[in-house]
Amino acid sequence: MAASNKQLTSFFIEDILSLKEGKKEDFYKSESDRADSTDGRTDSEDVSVCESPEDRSESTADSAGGGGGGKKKRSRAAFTHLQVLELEKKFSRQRYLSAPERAHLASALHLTETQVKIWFQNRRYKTKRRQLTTDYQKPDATVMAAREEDFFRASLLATVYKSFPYRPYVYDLHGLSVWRPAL
DNA sequence: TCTGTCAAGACGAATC
DNA sequence: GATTCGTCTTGACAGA
Repeated sequence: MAASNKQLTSFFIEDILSLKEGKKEDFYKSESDRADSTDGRTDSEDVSVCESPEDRSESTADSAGGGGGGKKKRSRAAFTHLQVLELEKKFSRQRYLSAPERAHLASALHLTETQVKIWFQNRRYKTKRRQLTTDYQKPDATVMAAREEDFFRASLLATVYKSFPYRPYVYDLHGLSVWRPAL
């Protein structure tokens, strides 16, 4: 990765998810100025061009793979804000992607399907970890009760989930905190 | 230098 | 056997 090419600005997921249309256009505008990519579209399903992280991590990857022998140096792609934005938007509605959805998203974002898959995997784990740590940080009665209820719900969900093993895309978040079948 | 973040690697489990 | 999952670890990177 060519670190010198990275021009990062701080942002929060909440900011991304609560972007108003106007703000969003500004965001895309600045993003496109930077990455020379998008044209201010707003439909989240119509994901379009993004700068490929490979472009930015290529130097590292090249130096890694190109070298003679030895242990291959791992490259770490840094996704653009726009790519993260689209991934987060998708994740906020769907925690799991079907293969066609993943392929579509990957091509739209100029990422590999593996990268999209791994991103969702890491994202789910990250969410779970943060949930666990926040739960442990405030172990009061309500939280304990909530935990019991969560456990009960999880048991129910597990039962249902076993009916659809490895077909997670049948579940849709619908913008709620409750999982329900999308079919 | 230390620490946190995050993409990717590794591993085992489950399914078809 | 291929694929995807969850979980944990590793390695690169940035900021304090």
